[in-house]
Amino acid sequence: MEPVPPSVDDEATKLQRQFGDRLRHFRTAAALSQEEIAHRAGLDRSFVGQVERGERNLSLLNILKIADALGIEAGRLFDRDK
Amino acid sequence: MEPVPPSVDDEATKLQRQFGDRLRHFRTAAALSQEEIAHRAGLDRSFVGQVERGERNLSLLNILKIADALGIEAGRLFDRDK
DNA sequence: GTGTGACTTGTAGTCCGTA
DNA sequence: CTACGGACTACAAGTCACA
Repeated sequence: MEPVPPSVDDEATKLQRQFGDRLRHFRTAAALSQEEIAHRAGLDRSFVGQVERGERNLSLLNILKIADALGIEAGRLFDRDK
Repeated sequence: MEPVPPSVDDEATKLQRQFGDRLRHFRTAAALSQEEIAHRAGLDRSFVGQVERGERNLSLLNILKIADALGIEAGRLFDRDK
């Protein structure tokens, strides 16, 4: 039987989820709420939540804002091992 | 005289330019053309050029595609020291 | 404090051309 | 090969109400 190849769309959301997972990892490690991060980054609370859940393909500038809010290097949000 | 505070927009494009500079650094180091990167990443040739020049606020998925095309970890595009 | 869906507006990203 | 522009379409940004 053919193992169904994952669609590009699934691949895309998978990558977004990976990013969201790392964000959540660093946020909870810093003991901060989504609201707090959103406020520090100047973003909407629900937007941050959506990013964490991998529902958003956010842009470079917002990645940098969020990294700032977390107090970490942006590159760390791309580390394979948290 | 008031030293004119840099507008948020200038700050934004400054960050985009930093990213573009790193992209160009890695691309030339790999001896690849913008066209080649664009092709590998499945993006438009002119779009890659615009990103390198800091004219575009590209999204997470395209950052990952470009890092892939360069054969590097996405996080390296955020390193302070190239 | 978070998840979710829906919605409008701005811009990301494409495609075509010129130099 | 790269910069730059115009015109377009797809989709991210940003916000909200409600669970």
